[in-house]
Order: sequence, then structure tokens, then C-alpha cells
Amino acid sequence: MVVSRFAPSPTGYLHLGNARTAIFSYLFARHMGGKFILRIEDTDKERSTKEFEEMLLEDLKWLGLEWDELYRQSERFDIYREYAQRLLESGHAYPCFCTVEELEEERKRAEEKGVPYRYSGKCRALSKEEVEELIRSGRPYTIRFRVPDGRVVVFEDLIKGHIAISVDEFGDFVIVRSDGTPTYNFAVVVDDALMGVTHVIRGEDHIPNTPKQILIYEALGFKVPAFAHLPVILGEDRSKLSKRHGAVSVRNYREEGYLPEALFNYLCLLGWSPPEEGREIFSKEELIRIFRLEDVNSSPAVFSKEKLRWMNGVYIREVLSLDRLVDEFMPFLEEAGYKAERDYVKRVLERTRDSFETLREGVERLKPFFVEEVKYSEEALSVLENETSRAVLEAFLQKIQDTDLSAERVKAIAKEIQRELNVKAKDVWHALRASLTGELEGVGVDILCDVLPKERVIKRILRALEL
RNA sequence: GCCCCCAUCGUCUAGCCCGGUCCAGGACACCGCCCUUUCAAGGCGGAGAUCGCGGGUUCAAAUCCCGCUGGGGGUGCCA
Repeated sequence: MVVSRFAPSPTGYLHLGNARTAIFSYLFARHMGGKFILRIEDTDKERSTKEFEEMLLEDLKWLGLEWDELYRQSERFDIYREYAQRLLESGHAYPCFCTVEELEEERKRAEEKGVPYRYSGKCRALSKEEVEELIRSGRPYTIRFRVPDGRVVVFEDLIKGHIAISVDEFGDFVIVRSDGTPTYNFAVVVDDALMGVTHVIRGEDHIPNTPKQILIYEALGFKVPAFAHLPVILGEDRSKLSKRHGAVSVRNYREEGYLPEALFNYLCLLGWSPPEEGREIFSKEELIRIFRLEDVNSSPAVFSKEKLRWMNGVYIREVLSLDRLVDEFMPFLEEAGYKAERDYVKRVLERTRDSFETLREGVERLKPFFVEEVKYSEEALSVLENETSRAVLEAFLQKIQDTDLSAERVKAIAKEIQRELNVKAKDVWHALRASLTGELEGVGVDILCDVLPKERVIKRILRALEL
């Protein structure tokens, strides 16, 4: 059975790049009818926090990713210790007593000479007696993996193809820190092997780590899994997408009023394109059905907020059911300080969902449906000041006395007024709009009249007339 | 510096494996027109890529080969 995983470290909010990695890994597992594992990589006690972990799980769930198993590396230290011991015993690893300062010195010297830095292997040659003596004396030590000389590690990446990296690129590397915790490269291998991961799908920044990991797999006698390295996501300036590019976490987008389905869908289109040309909107179920790792691009992609916005708009106006849309919209309304019955909101959105692209933007645009009293803009005030407008509003009040305010009826009335007062259509609508919304642009006035309770329409016009 | 990855409209991409149907197709953004009470949305149309550059191979190259350049990533007792 296919097993894939997503292995984030809880050191911040879920980043868009990681989110896409998670999505691809998830899609692959589901497509293959396999298992999807979530593993929290919290071996770095300095930077990992429980709060970030909770946020991570929340964001992942919000995106619609569900996992079959969940692990935390911080709860598996005994396991890593055991496997480190095995490597020590088999001679694949050895204790290293070099201090951080000494290593720093080595590194600096290498840099000065302009040669690539590699650990000198100073502690490699320590005799058994020397090691025992040093340990007894209480000297802190790390455990290093003994890298075989001259080996070229080769693997077939499912996305990048054939990759060969010489171990000359790196020296013996640390697998257990002096505080006894495992490093990333070591914990990852032990976990992936023990959890039965068959496909390691992750960002391409991990390519240089892969040979180190393959070496560990082999030393431990584990089966080496298949690797798939996804290209990174870039910002507008073509550097790796990061905080300085603005909103880069899933949470940012959630708070700005983007829908999980839209973000999911959009992220899929970065670096992957569906076999069916010409279509871009896909449900999660469809994506699971058609997603194939082989179709993933090997070149990095620039994230486009513009296109995400557009796609979010598509989801708002035509993909989501009205009820789902209302569910998503309500919290944004409340947060903006408006109170409204769900049923009323539903009637509003039914008529207006095609006019905004994010929920936040929707709240802003639909304010006239929810505010008690409108605020007039400069332009609106000047429209309301002129005689024609007053005449229009008075006529309108007169005509709506004994009628309902359906959009059709309002349009008919507007025409009547236009004819009777001999003014332009624009004058009629401008006056109505200014009095009812306080602005000169925005939602359709006919729809507003239709949905807004009649007494509130009258109240607003009366108030405008009193100016 | 060294190692690795990448290279089609501004952006995401199709096509590349199996050369001709591609004077390169779609989407976002942009421009124009239509619809219209405004702003959006929608409809229609337009502009936009000598397929990074230079050499080959071939009757024929975006597609195959070589070199170069550019961009990105890595180079930790971070992940």
C-alpha cells in the first residue's frame, strides 16, 4: 500500500508553500487509495511550540486535508536513541567530541581558503579506549554518521528525474545532538521507515538532504522509499516566497476572506496542470481522481494573488452552495460588527454573490444591507443637495406608499419618475443610491430596495430629505 | 566558492518523452466594445511569447544533442 506523509515543523503558521506540499502529498495518497500521515517534526525544542502545532492542525483541517495517522517526533525520542545505538554498534556512526567553537573555527578556515567546508573527521579515528575515557569524563558529544568515502548516491526522483550526488559534498554529519535529541536527517529516516512511508513528497530544498538520508536507510537496513521533490513557490520578485512578500500563510488568507476550496484549488494549479485542458475549477474529489505526480512541473512557480482572488470569486458566485456561502459569510459579518438574521443574509447573498471576490470585500460592499444608518460620502452629499434629487426622492416616497418593493416594481417606479419629472435615468438612480447607500457606486439599488425592509428604505430617504 | 535544480506571453500553464497538424493553445492580469442606475459581475473582441542565448543533427526543432547565460535552492549540533 502507498503511504505518503506531510511533516511540518511547528515553528510558525502554515506557509502556502508547505500547504501545497501537503496538498500534493495528500492527493497522491488518496489517488492511490493509500494512507496519508501527518507527522509533527518538533525535535528542535528552541523553535517548536504547542501553539503553532495547534494552529497547524487547524489550518490543515480548514483546508480540507484529513490524515489517517498523527505522530509527534518529540514523543519518539526513545526510538531514535535505540536506532542511534544500533548505528554506533555497527560502526556506521561514532561519537564526536568537537565543540561548536572548534567546528566554527574549521568552517572559517575553509572559507578563507576558499575550499568547500566539510567536517574534518577528527573524532573518526578515536580509539575505543579514548572514547570511553572522554565519555566518562563527562565531555558532551554528538553522534556523527560515518560517510563512506567516494560514494556517489543515485536516485530517481519522481519529479526531477535522475539525480546523482557525490558524498564528497558533505562530511560526516551529526545525527544526534549533544543534548541527545536527533537531527532532522536522522529522525526523518527512522520515522519514514518505521511508519512504512513509500513515497517521500516534499519541497525541493530537501534534495541535498536526500543522499544523506539514503545512506542512513542503507546503514539501518531499511528499504529506501521513492522520492518526489516539488519545485518551490516564488514571490513576484522570483525569490522564494517568504514573509517579506506579504501574506504567505494559510491563516492570512483565511482571515482575508478566502475560501478553503478556492485556496486548495488554486494551490494545485501552481506547478501542476490537469490533463483536461481548458478547465481550472475542480472539486477536491475530482482532484483526487485526476492528480498524478508525473504531471507535476519541475520548474518553480510564481504565486499570483490576483489569480487566487479571481478563483475565490468564482467559488463565491458559482461553485459554493448558497448555504455554504452564508455559513462562511456570517462570521465575517459579525466580526465587522453587524448583526443580521441568517435568513436575511441568505436573501442578500442570493442576489449579490456575483459582485465580490473575497468575503471581507463582500462585507464592505454589502454594508448598505446591514448598517442602521448610512454614512454619506462627499459626492453623495452633493447629489442629495440638488433640487432634482429632492424631487426624485419625494416622488419615490409618494409612489411606494401602497406597493411592495420588488426589484421589478422599483425599476418601474424609477421609470415613471424619470418620465414625470423629465429627468435622466441617471438622476433618479443617483438620488436613490445616495440616500440609500451613502455612496455613488456599489450594489444595485433595485436589489437593495427588494431585500431591505420597506420601513428602513423609507427611513433612509426621509433622513436624506432632512439634510 | 562548491554542489544541485530550473528555463514557452507580465504571471500560471498546454505542447516537449513519440521532431512536421504550433507563423505556439488556454487561464489570470491588461485594453476595447456590448449589457447597464453606478461599481463589479457577465458577453464579445484585441494586444501580448523571434519557445533564455549560441551552435549542431535533420528536408523540417519549442520539441533531439552540446555549450553558454540567467534565475532559484542547498552548503548547520534548523527543518
